[in-house]
Amino acid sequence: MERSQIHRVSVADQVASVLRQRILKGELRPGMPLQEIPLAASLGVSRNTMREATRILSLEGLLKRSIHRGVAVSQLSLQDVQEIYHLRRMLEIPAVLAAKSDRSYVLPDLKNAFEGYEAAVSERDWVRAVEFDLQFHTLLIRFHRNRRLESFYQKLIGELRMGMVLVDRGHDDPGRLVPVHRKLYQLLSSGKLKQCAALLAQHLDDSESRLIRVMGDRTAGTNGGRKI
Amino acid sequence: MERSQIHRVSVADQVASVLRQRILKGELRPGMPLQEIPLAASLGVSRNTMREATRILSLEGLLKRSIHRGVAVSQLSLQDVQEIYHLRRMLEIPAVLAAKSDRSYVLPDLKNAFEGYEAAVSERDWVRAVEFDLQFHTLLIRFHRNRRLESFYQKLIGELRMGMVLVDRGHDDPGRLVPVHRKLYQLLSSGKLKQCAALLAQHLDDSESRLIRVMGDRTAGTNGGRKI
DNA sequence: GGGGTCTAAATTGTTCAACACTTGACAACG
DNA sequence: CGTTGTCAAGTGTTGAACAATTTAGACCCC
Repeated sequence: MERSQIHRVSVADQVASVLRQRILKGELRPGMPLQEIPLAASLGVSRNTMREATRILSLEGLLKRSIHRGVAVSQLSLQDVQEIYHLRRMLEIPAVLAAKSDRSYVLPDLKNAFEGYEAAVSERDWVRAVEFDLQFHTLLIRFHRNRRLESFYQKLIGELRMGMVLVDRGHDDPGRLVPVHRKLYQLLSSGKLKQCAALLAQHLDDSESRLIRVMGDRTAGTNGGRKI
Repeated sequence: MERSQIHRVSVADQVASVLRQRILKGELRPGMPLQEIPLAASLGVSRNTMREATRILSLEGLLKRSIHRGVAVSQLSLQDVQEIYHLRRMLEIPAVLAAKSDRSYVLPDLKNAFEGYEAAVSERDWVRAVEFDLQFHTLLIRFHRNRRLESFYQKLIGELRMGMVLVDRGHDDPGRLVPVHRKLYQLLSSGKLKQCAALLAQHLDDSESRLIRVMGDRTAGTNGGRKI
């Protein structure tokens, strides 16, 4: 982790990164309200800087801003999840099918992602497992060779991850999904794109219905504060 | 233009809107640097509020932020244009093909868009023509019935529009494209989706190559200030 | 007791003034 | 002619203040 360009980031961006991590790791739960003054103080920055940071995250969809009521961690509705999975299908499957040439560029990263996933699962580290899971899918998008699409997809995945961290503990065993990523990788690297796309479609369907099922179970009751 | 909810918008958002309009209308040209203090003063807001506004626009891609060097209106490169058109094809064509049912919801708006376009063209009002042109295509995306996709697309179109406004005056006659939108509408409303998609694909190719050609002509020379 | 209005505290929205830090340009210097 | 030092201009960040709004509770009436 060499910081090639020293400190070339504004404090506001750094604060946004810290909060982003906390949200995606589940430390800050969906629905939880964030108060400017204590939060800014706890990170040792001014209120204005904190406002810039929350501005960034609200435009990313991770925080929700209500005027004069403050910001709160966003909460995915069922409709949101369906919307996001609709997009995932729309974007990931053509990505795989577009992986005709020069796969070599992405394949090593993919291999690394699903291996990391399997390792995390075997250690029961669900947060890290979700991280690698979604990283695998994000890498698939890279086949489109389109930076704007990548960053959009990353934003989507961020929103989804927020909803997934709540799911991870208990309930369901993400481990049973282990072989899928490996299989996808094998099909991809051997050029069986059609089969890979089909398996991916099924995998996404599974993933969506699993998430929706778990979300349905815990309707309310876990919102960490007043509603916003 | 009734303001249904009175003033329920933060000043920073309003400032962002004003600047967005100015950029999309071409008043603020790509490459032009924006200085916080004079700009904030000219709009009668504080520097911090202006900073929040520029934060918003830079995350939308309309402004580019370089640390300690200020913000400038973004400048589309050839690669950017290709990237955006790649996405347009990827998103608009499936949108048309997905328009099997309940088209009635979008059709009136589409009609309105291409009629407005034709009217603007006949009045030689190119800015407004570009506006209606892109609105037509944005409406197509609505067939996907996906809010996130719509907002992403709108962002893309915003970037493109910035590059297009420079093109509008002189050079080429956008008027010759008039019948295309009408034709697309007719094919769509009569359910000939395949034909519509084919025409759309061709239309996008035309549009892209036309934009790229014009951009190639005016390489540099028109950047409104120092490079950033 | 239930329901409505009013007051006051808390929190956000916005402004202002100051200072630290970086950049870019210019001049002095070798 | 290139290097280095200096300096003004502009951004990044802070802290304190005030305005605007929401929220909760006190109060009152029926």
